[in-house]
Amino acid sequence: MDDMKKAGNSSCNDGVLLRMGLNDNKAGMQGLDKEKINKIIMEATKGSRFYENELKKDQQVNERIEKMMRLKEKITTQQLLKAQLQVDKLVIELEQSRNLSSTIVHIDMDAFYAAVEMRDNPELKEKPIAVGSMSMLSTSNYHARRFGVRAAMPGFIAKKLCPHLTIVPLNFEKYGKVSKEVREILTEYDPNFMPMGLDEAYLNITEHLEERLNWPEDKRRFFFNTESITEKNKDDRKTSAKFNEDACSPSPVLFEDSTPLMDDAPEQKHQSVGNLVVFGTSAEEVVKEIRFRIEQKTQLTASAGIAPNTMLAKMCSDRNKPNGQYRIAPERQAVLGFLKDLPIRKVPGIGKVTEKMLKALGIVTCSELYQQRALLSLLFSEASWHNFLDISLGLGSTRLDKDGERKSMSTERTFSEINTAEDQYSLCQELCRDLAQQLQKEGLKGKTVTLKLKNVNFEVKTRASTVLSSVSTEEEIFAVAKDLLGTEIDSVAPHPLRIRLMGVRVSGFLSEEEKKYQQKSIMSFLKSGEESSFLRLQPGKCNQTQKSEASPRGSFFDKKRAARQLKSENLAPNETVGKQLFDDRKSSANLVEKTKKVTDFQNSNVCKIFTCPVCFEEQSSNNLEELNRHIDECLNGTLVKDPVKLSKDHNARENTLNFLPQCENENVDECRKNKANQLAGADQSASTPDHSTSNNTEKFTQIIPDKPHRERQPSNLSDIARNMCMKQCLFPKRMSQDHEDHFEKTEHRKETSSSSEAKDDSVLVCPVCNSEQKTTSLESFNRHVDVCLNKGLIQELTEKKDFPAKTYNTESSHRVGGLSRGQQCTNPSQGTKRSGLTTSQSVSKKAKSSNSKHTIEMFFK
DNA sequence: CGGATCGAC
DNA sequence: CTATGTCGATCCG
Repeated sequence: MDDMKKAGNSSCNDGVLLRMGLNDNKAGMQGLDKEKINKIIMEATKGSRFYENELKKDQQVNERIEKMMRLKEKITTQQLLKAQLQVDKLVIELEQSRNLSSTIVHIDMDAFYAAVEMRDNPELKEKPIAVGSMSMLSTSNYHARRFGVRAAMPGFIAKKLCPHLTIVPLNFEKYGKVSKEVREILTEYDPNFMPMGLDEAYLNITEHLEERLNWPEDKRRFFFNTESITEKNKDDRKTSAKFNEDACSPSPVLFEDSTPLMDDAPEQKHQSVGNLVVFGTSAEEVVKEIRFRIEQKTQLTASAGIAPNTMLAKMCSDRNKPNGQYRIAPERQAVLGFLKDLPIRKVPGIGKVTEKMLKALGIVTCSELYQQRALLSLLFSEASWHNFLDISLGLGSTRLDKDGERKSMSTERTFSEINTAEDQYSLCQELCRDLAQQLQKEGLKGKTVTLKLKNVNFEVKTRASTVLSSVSTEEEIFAVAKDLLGTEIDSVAPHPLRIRLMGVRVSGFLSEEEKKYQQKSIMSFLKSGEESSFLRLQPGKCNQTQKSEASPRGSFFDKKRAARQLKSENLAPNETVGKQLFDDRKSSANLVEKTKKVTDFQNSNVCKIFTCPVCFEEQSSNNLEELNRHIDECLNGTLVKDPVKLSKDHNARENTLNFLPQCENENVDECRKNKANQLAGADQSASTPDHSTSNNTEKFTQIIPDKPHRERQPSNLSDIARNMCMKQCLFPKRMSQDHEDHFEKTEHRKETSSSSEAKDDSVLVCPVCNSEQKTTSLESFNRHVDVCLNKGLIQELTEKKDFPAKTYNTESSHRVGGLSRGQQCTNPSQGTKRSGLTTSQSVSKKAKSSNSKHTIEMFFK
């Protein structure tokens, strides 16, 4: 987010102060020099539990480095030469794939939160301020930075560095609004721009540049917005005038040392007359125009980078901040020139640890990174050194791929020590409640629950458990989380578990395809079964979950207080599961056992007796899987009466589940392998011969960030596989091979040629209604089949008229247009990084996961 | 799959 | 007193 994060660290050798960071102090300004800053930080830090843990982590990194160095010693010149050949082969390929045709822009608001706060409160303007709290700062203004006050620094230490520091609490709502205003501008230049948090964004202005050439001048003409300056801050706001006068001087209020950058090639230069500006048609002019408009609209300044790919653009925006911009021309030499002396730490994705490891190898700059490419290929994992190679060649993503579906959702909280099991369970439940709420907002259900704990010594642990049927409600999540927590409590018994943070995460979501076919109708059908004849719940027991949902919503700490008062009293019957625990505090194992029973009991009430909507036979079981299996079989047409037998009969199912489009009847694993190899492509095979040499040396892990610059495999195999898998699950017996082939083709066409809608209408027979369906796409056919299934089957049977409408969420979840995307992103931490896997790996991985999905569980989730 | 780690904002 | 929260990715066992 901020430009201050990486500044100044790289020259430091060792120690935890690395992360505290330093400033580049300007002579004469009030502020502190590096030494003083480090001294103050050290005094405030040393001896603390936090510091001890930092030392420990540092030691671990050192051990990693030592291990790496030992490996390095063993490498023979022979091996190195061989590696050099292999790597350089790849370099040639990469060089040929270099794509300089895109114009990517990275926009970065300057000291965003602090700037907003200063804008809205003029009293702060002359002062050093930081935004955050006494325990953690999010950002600081440039004035405060002179004192060493930086993002990610606790406020109390910042106060020691700068006693006059004003700490302003975070106000995300406000930042979100401002961010939206900025996005409204950005979307005009690239409707598919990619926001990264609230204060950054990437734009691909390639198209805009082309169109702009034909634009009349008045479309590039803007007015200085003098009217919006209120009486109150008129004196402070000289930016407009400044802008007019010397064409982009920094806003004096915020930055005294910023770099004016509105001076470029004269023929491109914008002209300004009176309160009018006209911007040119070059990339630089476009970006100036963007920055101008941002400042006019929000009174905030932004920095920007222009380059042929995202990695370079990001580094460019860092170059002249605050309130500046920089461009790398789309030429190989310009790129390499930029990188030559650039410290690797400036590269997005190279963090503190990687920097230190590389430094141990004598690598500090990007050109050194290139020089050592052979060595790196022997010391690091393939993904890592590929990434290093990309960096040192200046290769990066030339397009802004839409962020994929969310992979996980979590919530965590830091607090002062909590050490009683009672409080810990209660807190855990509260986290589960919060998480469940958010999950339901997005309609997500996941299979894996992860509990995160940080003890008072700042040691972090995570414990995960994945369950068969996906979870989304508070009760479901808590049922898993409390077991994990119980195990941890027991593991330190008889000592109390002393924690300062707890978090709960749900991951392993159903994919888009799975969700589409998850047959919500049957789900809601089951749920509303309380009023339906198909699902008879045992009398009087079915409201348990609702009751616990209706339990008090106060925060954990409120509840804790209340709970103490109630301690001697009997627990009210509508207490939550978590609270029932606290009756009995003999041992945590006991507690867990008890909750387990309660929840199991609840669960067991959900479907005691169930009439199958397909065969109308009553099924009595409290095992969802068995019921699923039964329904599945019914739909298959192979009606088997005895569900117990069915459960043994896995083989047939396995085959259908592992179905891959191209596989036909081959052995599935074999097929998968072939697929993977087929997709592996040249660079894979290029590196394989060397395996013998690199294999005996243990590779070091490394971080692979956002570098999917090699173009992705256009066809999305996994989606096809998943889709086929779904179809197989629903209609395995009636689906003819012809249909499968057709699906494959149509799906491929969809995937490979997104633009051309070449449609040879084909006729498919709906397996439900048996009518012929003319289809232009797989999707429309699927839709028909589903409608058929729901209408024809379920609706009729249940006499409920309103199911199908609910079932078909036709909303395509792929809307990405600027603002809608922006709104999704109000959360400052939308995922940003892409897979660092090579294409082949990523495809085969996805294919694998799509194969392992289990049956008609979907019906219930 | 689970756990630890890294990195970004 | 007082060292965040949320997410994605990788790697290893």
